[in-house]
Amino acid sequence: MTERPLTDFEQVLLGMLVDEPRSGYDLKKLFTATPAAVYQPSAGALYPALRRLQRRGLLCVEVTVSAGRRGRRVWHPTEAGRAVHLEWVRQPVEPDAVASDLGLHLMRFVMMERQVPIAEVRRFLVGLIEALESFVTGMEDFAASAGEKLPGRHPLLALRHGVLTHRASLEWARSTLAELAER
Amino acid sequence: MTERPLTDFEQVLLGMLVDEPRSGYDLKKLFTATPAAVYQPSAGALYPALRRLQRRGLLCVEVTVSAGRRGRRVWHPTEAGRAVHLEWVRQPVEPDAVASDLGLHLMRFVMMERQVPIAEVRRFLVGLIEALESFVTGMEDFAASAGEKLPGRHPLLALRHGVLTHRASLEWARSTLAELAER
DNA sequence: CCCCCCATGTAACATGTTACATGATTGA
DNA sequence: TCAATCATGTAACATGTTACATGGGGGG
Repeated sequence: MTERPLTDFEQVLLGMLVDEPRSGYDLKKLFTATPAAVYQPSAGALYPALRRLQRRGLLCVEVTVSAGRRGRRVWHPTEAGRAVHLEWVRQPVEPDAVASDLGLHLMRFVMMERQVPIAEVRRFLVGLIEALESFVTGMEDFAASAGEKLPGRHPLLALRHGVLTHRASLEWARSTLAELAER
Repeated sequence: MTERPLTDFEQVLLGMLVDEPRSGYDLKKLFTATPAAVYQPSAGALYPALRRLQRRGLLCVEVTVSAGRRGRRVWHPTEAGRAVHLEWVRQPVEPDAVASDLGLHLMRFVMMERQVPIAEVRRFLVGLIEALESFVTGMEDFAASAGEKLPGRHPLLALRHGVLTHRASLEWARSTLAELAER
């Protein structure tokens, strides 16, 4: 049984700790504070995940005992942890899974800023643009061909929603690439 | 221990069967065939979920034994199943969870077409519009106030992505409401 | 002959959710 | 004194994933 790959959640946690060492409680607050906080990990998900990362040798703990207070456990990435995180951040965009991975890609984009050279960020955006283009044209083709055969009008309207939002993502990626190229 | 509410997945399955009775295999293919098929349920998720719905009295099976073939099990909704589904479809939009529930809302919108009068569909869209408006302005306020204090430029750029895509959802909801009002 | 499609399902395993538990400090 | 916040964690339970099992029929 070879080591299974890290969960998305584990990768995100690891990334947040590479960015800056924090306690479990800090991480929880960060999730809460983030606008559009789509995911709110429970204690029962967070603490075990940190232990798993520790068992793999990707994190280590610094126990801070300050006066009276219950000890804070501040988690730091190890060298191996940094390496695993860097590899994750650098993964190319999988065209077939762009739609479901969009949220993750955005997180990776944020974490890239400090981890990889700007030329590679641009390459990432190019990959994202290409993937979104083919996804969107695929949806439009489907709408054009199968659209009329769908029962009722709502299915086609819902499809339109997908096209519009992914077009918006695409426009974002294009303008972001332009902005990053300008400097 | 009172009956726990149905999972989103269970609700979607139930809805697909209210729309039309199908076998587990049919359901699986439907998920695969749908463009933007973000979710691909495994057999290990699908078949047990159908059994759970059966145990609750929301589904019943029709065993079709056609020549030679392995018997198909076609699932039908019961009266209770239809009622539970209708209640789900009719639920108002929860403004605080509008971002994470968007996909579900779209599914509900599609299923509404045959289940509820058009006046109620319009009310649903109005609720969705209001929720998205406040969500988007909330994000914009956050970007305006906290935006400058964020470390680096990528976090603000990512925030912009959220604003753009949710604005696109909002525009979709508005134009869809207009289209439904025109008749 | 082999492989893929139809069509169902189970078993092992990991994970997430909810709810609870602990215990100190700060503010009303 | 009561409640909330800090800060960690566990236990029961349900669910999902992966991989495997079964077995007939049709096409290359």
